[in-house]
Amino acid sequence: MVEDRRLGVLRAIVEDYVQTHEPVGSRVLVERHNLGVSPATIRNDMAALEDAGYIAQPHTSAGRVPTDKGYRLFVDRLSTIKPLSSPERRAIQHFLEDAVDLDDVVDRSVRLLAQLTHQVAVVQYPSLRRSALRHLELVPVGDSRLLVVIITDNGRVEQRMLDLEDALAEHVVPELRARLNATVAGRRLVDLPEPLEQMVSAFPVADQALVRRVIRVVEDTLAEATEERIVMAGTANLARSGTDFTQTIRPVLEALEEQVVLLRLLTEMAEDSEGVAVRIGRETRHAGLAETSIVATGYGAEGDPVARIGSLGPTRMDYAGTIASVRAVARYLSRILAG
Amino acid sequence: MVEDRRLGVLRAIVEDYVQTHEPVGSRVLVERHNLGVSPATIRNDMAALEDAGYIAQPHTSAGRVPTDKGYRLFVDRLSTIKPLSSPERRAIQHFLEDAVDLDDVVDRSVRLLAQLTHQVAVVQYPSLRRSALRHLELVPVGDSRLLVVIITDNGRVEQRMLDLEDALAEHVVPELRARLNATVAGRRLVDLPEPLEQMVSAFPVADQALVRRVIRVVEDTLAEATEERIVMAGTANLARSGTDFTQTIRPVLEALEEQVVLLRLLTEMAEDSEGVAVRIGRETRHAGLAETSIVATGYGAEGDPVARIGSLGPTRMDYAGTIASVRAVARYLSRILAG
DNA sequence: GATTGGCACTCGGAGGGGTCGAGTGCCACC
DNA sequence: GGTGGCACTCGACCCCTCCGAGTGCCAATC
Repeated sequence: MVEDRRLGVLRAIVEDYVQTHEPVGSRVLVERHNLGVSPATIRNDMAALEDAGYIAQPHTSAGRVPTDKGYRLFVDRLSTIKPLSSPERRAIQHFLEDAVDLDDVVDRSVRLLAQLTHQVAVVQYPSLRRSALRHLELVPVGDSRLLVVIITDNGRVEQRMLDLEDALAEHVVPELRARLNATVAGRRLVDLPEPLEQMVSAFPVADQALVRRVIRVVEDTLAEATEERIVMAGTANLARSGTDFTQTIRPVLEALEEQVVLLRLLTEMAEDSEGVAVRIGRETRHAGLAETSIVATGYGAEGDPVARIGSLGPTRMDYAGTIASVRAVARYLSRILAG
Repeated sequence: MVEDRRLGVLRAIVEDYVQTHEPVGSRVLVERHNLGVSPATIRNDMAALEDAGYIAQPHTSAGRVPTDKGYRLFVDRLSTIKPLSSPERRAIQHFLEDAVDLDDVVDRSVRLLAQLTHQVAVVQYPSLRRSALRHLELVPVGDSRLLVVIITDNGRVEQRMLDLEDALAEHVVPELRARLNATVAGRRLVDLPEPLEQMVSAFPVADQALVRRVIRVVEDTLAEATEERIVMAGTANLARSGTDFTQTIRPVLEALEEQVVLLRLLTEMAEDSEGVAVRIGRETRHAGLAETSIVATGYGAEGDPVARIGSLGPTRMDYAGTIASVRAVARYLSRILAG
């Protein structure tokens, strides 16, 4: 009973603080949420919550503010999911359906999510590691350069220019293209090196140097493209009015420019049973993000996501709303990609 | 004589203000720059400069601050170019030479420029409008989809997936590919529509619908890709310590997210005889950028740039240094692209 | 005519002090 | 366990004063 009420108090504190951005005191708490007890009781509860580390006082005569631990409990056990309205859902769907290619889908998704959450949205490009090759294209350029275009089954396209020392023998390219594609098509990236290696010996010795170089480039490109890219939108939302978050902006922007940091975070984040991962404040394990939380989830095939999408904002964010938005966008994004 | 000294005073004010970020008074001015006259004289000069609109007082009992007009005069006539040191030049060159493809070159350039200027760097992708088509590739995907890959002569690659209503007839693709390439290769984008249109009739009537669809996609893609992309780095530099620029951050970030605005700006900016374009404060004609200046220049072929690169920061930026950095990076970038 | 020293004046910013009120913790009581 | 009462704390705010940087102007000087 008492325990239940205390959790209710914590929930109320989080909700109020998220809304007002000001430490919340015992009186306004009983006024706004009809808790059925007096402020004094709430004060006792608050003292207990503070002892347990869920809330804290910025200074002696101020109200309470949730700690990271408090938000964590709130997210894990206290918040209820806010489903999006069906007009919202339809808007999302239509907006994403108009996309013309992978780049456009990703771009639209990230903008959309930024707009829905009023925060910074990040989308990781579909991973090449998981995907298979669909097609390799070789395009001679001038007489001593070769453009290698690599197309994967989820629509990503990578290209690389190859400078050759010698002029290109006419006959090699078509054959190389044919053999490469025969070897490569439909195979997963991880399975490539061996078959490619075996392929070399099928060529006349004179051409093997060239073949090796092309293979090398393909492998390099794939290795490099596997280092994922991230797209981001809504950074202007960091500088929202009426927050001291403005002070914290610099380190956050820096962290955002360090795509490596973000990638690590997105990759590490374990999803809960609902398929959504949340890191709160210092849980991000990154100094610049000490007052920042991230909500992320995978997208792509159900149960086997190709990459992640997420939203990033102050720890005092609207977790329920953000989680709902992230999930919704991820779901529609997955649907589009599968379609 | 007097006029010369006044310009000297303006230069000194700009330089001091850029360095200290504080309104500069008559006394410190004579102390720091040995002007050989007394503060009273400087005060007279300042009054004259203020009447002419080159400087202003934030409030009655404060020193002077350059106006946009003052910076403009400074940039046009008073500042001397600061050449980069040769280690710096070598570092730039090496850093850019390690790039593996167009994306990487652009990415490295923009990061580099952000680091050199400690400001926000922007790079516009090489324009498709100016470029010619090198190759068109059609890749059947499954039995009712077609991936169209478009490669331009400056190494850009665009792709688009095409959903077909009917299953794809085997024979069409190779022929279509061959004809398309024969029609298209080496032609400038602007010259495409007519030849493509004429090409259709060369196909059997049964295939013409498909051919038209493919052509349509190619044209759409090019039209869309011609809407240039912009890459940006160093946004964290907006939140530098010790500036009230922090207040102005929001609108700037918003302007930066509106790529359209930036593109218009970059495109509009006229270059001076040195090949560098500078927009100062309100000259940007954008509310959010009222206290922001942009230094930009073209890159690519000498005299016929394919796109632009620039650096953006507070009006009180180090113009000489920024201009030098922008030019240097643009020059090496051009060299790499030509190479 | 340009320059200069002198001087009165302005005004923002820092610092000190006082008030206010939100919020707390604790205690006696129900 | 819950409640009302009460003393206490302390930041936010306002007001005031003081200080000094910086100015504009003027009469004197080069």
